Amino acid sequence: MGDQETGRRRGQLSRQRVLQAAVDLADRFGLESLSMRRLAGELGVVPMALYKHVANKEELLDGMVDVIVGEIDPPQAGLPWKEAVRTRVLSARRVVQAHLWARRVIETRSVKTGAVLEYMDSFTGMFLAGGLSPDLTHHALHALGGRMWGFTQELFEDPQVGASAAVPPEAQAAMLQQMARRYPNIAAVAAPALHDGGTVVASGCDDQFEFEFALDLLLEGIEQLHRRKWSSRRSNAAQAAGFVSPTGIGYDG
Amino acid sequence: MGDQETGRRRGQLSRQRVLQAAVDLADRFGLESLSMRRLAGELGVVPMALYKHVANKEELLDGMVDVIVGEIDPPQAGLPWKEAVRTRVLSARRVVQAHLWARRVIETRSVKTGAVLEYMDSFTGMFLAGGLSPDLTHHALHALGGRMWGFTQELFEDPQVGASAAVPPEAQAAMLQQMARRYPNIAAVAAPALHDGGTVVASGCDDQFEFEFALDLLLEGIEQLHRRKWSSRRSNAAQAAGFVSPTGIGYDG
DNA sequence: ACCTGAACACCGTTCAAGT
DNA sequence: ACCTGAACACCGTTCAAGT
Repeated sequence: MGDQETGRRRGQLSRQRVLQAAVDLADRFGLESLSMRRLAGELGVVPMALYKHVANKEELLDGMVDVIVGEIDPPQAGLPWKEAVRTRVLSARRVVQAHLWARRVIETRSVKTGAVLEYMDSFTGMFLAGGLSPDLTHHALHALGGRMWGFTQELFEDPQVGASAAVPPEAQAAMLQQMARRYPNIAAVAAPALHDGGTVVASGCDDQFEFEFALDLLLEGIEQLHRRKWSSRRSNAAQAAGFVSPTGIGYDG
Repeated sequence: MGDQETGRRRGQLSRQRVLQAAVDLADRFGLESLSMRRLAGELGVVPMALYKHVANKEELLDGMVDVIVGEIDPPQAGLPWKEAVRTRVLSARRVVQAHLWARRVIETRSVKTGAVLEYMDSFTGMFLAGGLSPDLTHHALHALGGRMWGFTQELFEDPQVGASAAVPPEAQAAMLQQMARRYPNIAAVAAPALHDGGTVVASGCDDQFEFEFALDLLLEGIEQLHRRKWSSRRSNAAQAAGFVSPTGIGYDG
């Protein structure tokens, strides 16, 4: 992070130009047409020239995710948390829909780049600012994760550490501290999970619980709608009658 | 459909053997290690021998999905619809978790095979048997789709028709009728959607609406839990107190 | 030191030559 | 008619030879 955007001349290659060209290529011809060789051809350079700016194809894909994360609107200020989250999730969806390869690529990423962590930190902050507990926020993030992205798992599991085998414990601790400074909201949510039961490695997330959490939210909601004889035909009318969302879903607290 | 399982001798190749070997290979070494050439090697045959049993790699992947769909438990009789659905979704999840490549492959399938349609028909039937309207069932399927599978889209869009450009309308109608006979529950859910607004081609599904439907169910649920000061730490106690699900989620109707 | 052509070890699939 | 080796048009990446 930091050594990008060093192209001097127009026509000169830069990491930014490589990533943008890769995004354009995948947008226009599909992910299966994105090869290092073809990308080089598109940029008018020899294949090996790309390896100056990305270590390999995996890093290219990581960078492409960074590019489109930058296309998600920043949070809108002044809205209640639910509307703010709703708006932002819909913005993320717009981006994912605009790049048909995005879900597939995101799903296969293992390391989270700085740009992705920043987005997740900001997203997490919307719940905390709304007064939700770190605990509920944690589960809410997992439940909505699949909707926003395509991944269902791990908020972060020993992030950025890479091959952690040889990293001494005090260095790991320092790294965690730096993480906490840079991504305070993620840290606030992760800290309790780390304390009870979780090691740093296992990250303290219970996949099965998170899955059932989201599943039960949906099933309970569906049952509610069934009891109320909800119908999608009436949902526009419901919206006109003052409901918040166009789906006409809304329980009276 | 119908011409599988024709292997005569032990050691003879059959579609079934090819598919099972592909599943095993992907399970053991990962999806990126699954190549036609390596699969052939694993089976002790020349690469081109596989093309007698699958048209190409895409069809191989289709078949692999069929294999694991067969691993999902059948519906449990005698349960209320919500418990029945819950149990079956968790069974599907178990299968998907057991085959780490499954989500990725399912997401890239475009044609749905008979086995997948049969599963979806049976799954759909669980809601209808519970008394849910075809309309609500339709949206519920979309909302849960991502949880069960990894796809969010289209329940079915002109299924099995293939290159439909040259198919005469009366043949298409006959095909639809046969579909309805074979998959009555899907048909019951799709019929209303087809009538209002939808052509056969466009399938009458509004992606944006389905997305917002699921999103709103989750957001409303999260808000409810926030109001009640729900915590995951208390959820085991809540379960002991008689709640249905281990997550402790349950609104009092 | 930097750049890059050739080479390596792979792909999925076609096709013509063998039986 | 069936089977299959060689070939085609690709991959991502290494590496040694060039400047």
